[in-house]
Amino acid sequence: MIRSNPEKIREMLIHRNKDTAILDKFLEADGRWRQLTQENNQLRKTRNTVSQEISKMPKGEEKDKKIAEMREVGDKIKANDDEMAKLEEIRMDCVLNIPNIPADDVPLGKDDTENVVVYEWGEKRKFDFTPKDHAQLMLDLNIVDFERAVKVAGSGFYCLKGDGARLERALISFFLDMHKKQGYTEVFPPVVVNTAAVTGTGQYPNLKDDMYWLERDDLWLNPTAEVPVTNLLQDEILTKEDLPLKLTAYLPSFRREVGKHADTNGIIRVHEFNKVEMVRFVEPSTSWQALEELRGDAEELVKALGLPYHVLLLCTGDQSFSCAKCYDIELFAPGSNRWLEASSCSNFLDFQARRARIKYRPEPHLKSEFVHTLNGSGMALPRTMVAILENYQNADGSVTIPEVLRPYMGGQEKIVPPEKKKTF
RNA sequence: GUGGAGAUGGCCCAGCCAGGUAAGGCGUCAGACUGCUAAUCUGAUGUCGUUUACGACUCGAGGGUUCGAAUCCCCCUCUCCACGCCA
Repeated sequence: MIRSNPEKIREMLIHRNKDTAILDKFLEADGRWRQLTQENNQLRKTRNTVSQEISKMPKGEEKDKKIAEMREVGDKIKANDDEMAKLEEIRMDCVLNIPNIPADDVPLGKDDTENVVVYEWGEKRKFDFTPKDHAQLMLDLNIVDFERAVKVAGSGFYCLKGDGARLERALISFFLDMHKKQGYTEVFPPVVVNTAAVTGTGQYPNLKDDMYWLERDDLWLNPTAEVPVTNLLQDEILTKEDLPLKLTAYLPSFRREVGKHADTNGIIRVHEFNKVEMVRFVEPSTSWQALEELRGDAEELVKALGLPYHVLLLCTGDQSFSCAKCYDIELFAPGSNRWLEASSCSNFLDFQARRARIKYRPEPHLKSEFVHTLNGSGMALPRTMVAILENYQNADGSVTIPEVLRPYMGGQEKIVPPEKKKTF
């Protein structure tokens, strides 16, 4: 891919504000590598044939001479192999740091100010009282505890309690049930993943500083369920009948969020949050349609919750490393008068499939091909909760529970503030 | 964690002791034949490269010995069994 169309990659790197030197470095290493591969193939051919001859030769000068010759050939092969190993290292280092190519219909742009709103839904609510922001609401409702979470884990972590914890659980169940109706199979994968997995989906190496690493065991805390779920299929060759394969998972996600200063108030940006994720493995020809479906699946959830939102098509400069095209769903939070990113739906084409070696066979006996992978959040919990609380708040300080969630909360219709201050 | 046994093509399994072209079976596909969706026979059925004909690679991963390694040596990973620990 890089080899066959280097100019396209160069163009892409420029659009993503990346240095193109990495490409030239790759091409140089790759060229030499291929040259050595050819050379070694020839040498091995010689060695294979001559070794066979040697086995049939009688003992004597002639045989000793051949053996000596082959010893030299062997040394040469080994020398080439050593050089190739070094080249391979350079090559992989380059490849792993070259991002995916944005799709043709992705708008050019340098940062998030140039994303394009492609869809809007719902009315921004008009209040006849001054709406609170979520942090204030949660404290007043006694459904969150920041200080005690800090005691246990440190800043950037929080503890839900009472109806807050129940609302969280209700949302998770609601999302998973909706995804089941949408045809996804629920999985509950490990929360801890290895380096091969984070490499397979493209978080490693470029996002490694934003992930928690367990040094002693060389494992990572799940940064997004996309990682364990997609990598479940690592190194597999699927059949055509397996596709499209649609999986969903609820899983905690962990982000170190180093160097990010905004949003220290409340639960907008935290180190650990719950998320329900959708992952699709599809035939390449269907992946663009699958992206629209995936986005629709996520939107269906927000509509059911009655939350005003809009959909952004991310521009080239704001896209993540691995994706070819990405929609963000942002929920409107009236208490703080801002949009909150609560879902990202991306098509990775074969970018992840190549790294994780996920293939399928279009027909029995045909050559296997890489699948296309996609994923989308449906949804990230904290920001969904923020939107619910701020949109559904009432003048008396209570919050109405969206109807679709009530069955998950024993029919409860409202979360009301405690009459007096309570310890817990 | 300790001891033992293992890992071979889509699946099963031989070869390893004693180094010299990875055997056989199942499944799948194609063809042949037969009066039908069966049987039988023949062929195909790992990856990569390129000049489409060949070549290279491939026996859990990586090293080593050797003219030559599935086979010998080192090291690592994973699986199974037993014991230990444990929600």
